[in-house]
Amino acid sequence: MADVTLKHIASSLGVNASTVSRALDPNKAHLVSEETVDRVRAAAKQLGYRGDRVAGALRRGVTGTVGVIVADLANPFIAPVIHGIAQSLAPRQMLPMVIETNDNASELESSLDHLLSRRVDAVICAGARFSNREVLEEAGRSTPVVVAVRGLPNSVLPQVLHDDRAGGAMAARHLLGFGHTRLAELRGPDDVGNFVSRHLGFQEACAEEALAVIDLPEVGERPIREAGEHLARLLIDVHGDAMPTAVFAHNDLMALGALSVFREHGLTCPTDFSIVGYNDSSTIDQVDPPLTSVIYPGIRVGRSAGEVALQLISDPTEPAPGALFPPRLAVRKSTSPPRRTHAT
Amino acid sequence: MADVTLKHIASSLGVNASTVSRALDPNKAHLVSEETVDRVRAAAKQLGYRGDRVAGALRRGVTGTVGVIVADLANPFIAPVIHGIAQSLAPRQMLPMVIETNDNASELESSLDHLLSRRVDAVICAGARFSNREVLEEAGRSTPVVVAVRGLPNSVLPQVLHDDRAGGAMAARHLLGFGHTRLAELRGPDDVGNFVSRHLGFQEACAEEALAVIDLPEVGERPIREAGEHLARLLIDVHGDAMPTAVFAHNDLMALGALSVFREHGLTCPTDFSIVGYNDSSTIDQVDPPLTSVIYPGIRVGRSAGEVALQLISDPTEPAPGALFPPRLAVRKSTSPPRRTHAT
DNA sequence: CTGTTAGCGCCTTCAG
DNA sequence: CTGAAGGCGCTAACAG
Repeated sequence: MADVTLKHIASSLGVNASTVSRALDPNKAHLVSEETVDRVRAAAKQLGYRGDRVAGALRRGVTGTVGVIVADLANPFIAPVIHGIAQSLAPRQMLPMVIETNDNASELESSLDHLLSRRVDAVICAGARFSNREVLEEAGRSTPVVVAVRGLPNSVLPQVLHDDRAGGAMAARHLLGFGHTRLAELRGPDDVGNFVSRHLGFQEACAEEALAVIDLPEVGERPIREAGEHLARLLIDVHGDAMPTAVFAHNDLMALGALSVFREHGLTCPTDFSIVGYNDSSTIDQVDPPLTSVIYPGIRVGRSAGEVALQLISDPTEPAPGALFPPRLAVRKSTSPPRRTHAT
Repeated sequence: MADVTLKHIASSLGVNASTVSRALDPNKAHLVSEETVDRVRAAAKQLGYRGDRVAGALRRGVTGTVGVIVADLANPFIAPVIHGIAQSLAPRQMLPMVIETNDNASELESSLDHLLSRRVDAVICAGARFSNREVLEEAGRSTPVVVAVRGLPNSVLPQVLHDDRAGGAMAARHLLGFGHTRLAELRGPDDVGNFVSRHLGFQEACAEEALAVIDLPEVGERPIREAGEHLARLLIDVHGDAMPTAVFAHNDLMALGALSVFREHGLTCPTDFSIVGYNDSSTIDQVDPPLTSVIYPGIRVGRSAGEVALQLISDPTEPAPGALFPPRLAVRKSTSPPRRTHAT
């Protein structure tokens, strides 16, 4: 029954397909006599008519879809963002088309291409690495493109971000406020905007106190738990003799990885070390110990990105606003003052 | 530049659009002289041609999309399922179109309608309630429909599920094995397949030991943390004088909610009570105490659902197989033998 | 091997 | 208020 067309309704009623089309479109129904509208609606219902959005899209040139590029759907942090995007599109009967890049910079280009060949009305890229900037900007010349979540410095594209730099600084000040003087970072990839910003913010805040941050020779390739474990081991190997008392992990997954490695090595949190995570993931308040974490407002970022996309669609000439959401800190048990190093 | 069409290439080369179409389709390129193929490809590349999948979809009658209905994108448990679906579709250049129902039975119908009007090649419903059965089966008569995650008893539709009944039984036997005799359930909605099955499995396993499960007069309206809190309070109010020593929460979110309420009331886990969750969510192994949980293989369920959909698309007449994934139990610290009730 | 023709289903002129 | 005609971009069938 999915193949009932306007023509079928039209011929069943002895009118023209155009009339049916108008009668069924709320914005055009006023052009048709009330009586006809009623007859058409009745027939449509009775025949089980269901408009063909594909045909409509071809004719009108808009598909009612927004492409969404994400690094990795399995990372729980991205779900609220997609949720927010979907929420902002739903009232317009629009749908996100989500595609993953496996956090692989080169896959992004083909994903983008795929979305554009499906004629999405706009693209929201929530999984950019720095090297993707030009490809995205190129696409932006013909289709609205919004950069979200992972920022692209110096890009002309509108960006909807969380203020990761302020977040990094906030983490640092929280730890400094406890009196920590030996701090370290477990960094995410250095070609991804939010991790670079978190790093910058953290370094700056420490520099203000004239404190040098303990340097690790590596960053996490991908911001996942294994990277946290790896970097934690590295920290122990390289600085085991003079471990930091405070650690800023660039996200909660990495923090959890580090936590378990430190624990294996007999270190207790927060007695031996404090740790701050990022994202305030859903159950992170109930881990042991409850993790202090910078709150990432994923839903709001998603919703805002969707709104910017909609605005860009309705008026591509007007420069889009962009948005920057401030961080907040959820303070929990994983951070405390450093244990006093007893002078003999 | 997104508006380069086959015609443009054709006229720039002095050939017919059909020739260009054939040359660019890997399955048809052999019908065209190698030389022409090369010229066409070169021109396509140079002009920045990008095929229009919307037009192609209209012409061919297939869109290369699979509609996916979920209850709630914000529930972290669903992300792996979508990930799995996307994975299975990717090699075919197909994309999932995900739509949320807000776990609202009546919204499902309009979501389904929306997807069908976009002419998805198949629908995977991962968010069904029992009352949606007929609507889905009706849709299944004209479009392939796969029921996933949340089963529909007695439905003719192919179903890709996890064996929740065995999972419920497994939770029960684990607790019974420790010698618990006062067991209770914190149930999810009673019109959602997996919760009903978990309930049945749990009850059956207890009945085998001739043990009655403590009854709560309510189930969770939605399977979220707040429901766990609510039911835990109810348990305390109604059975506070003789609390169960073992609790089976129908998912991890509810378990965490219950855990915090019990804790507020001075009860310690696992000393005062054991608790089992469901899904083995991503950070649940690091909460306090690490939660014993039935493992839900979301990615595999998603991947399998995608594969069944693909098979149904390629041959709608052949009855589709369906799948049932067995549960496993992740045993952690939240379960232990009951504290000996000292006889005076 | 290539061109011609004819739509897929819809919506938007342009005429009445 | 309604009808007729044309075409969005592509591809399949049919000729040559």
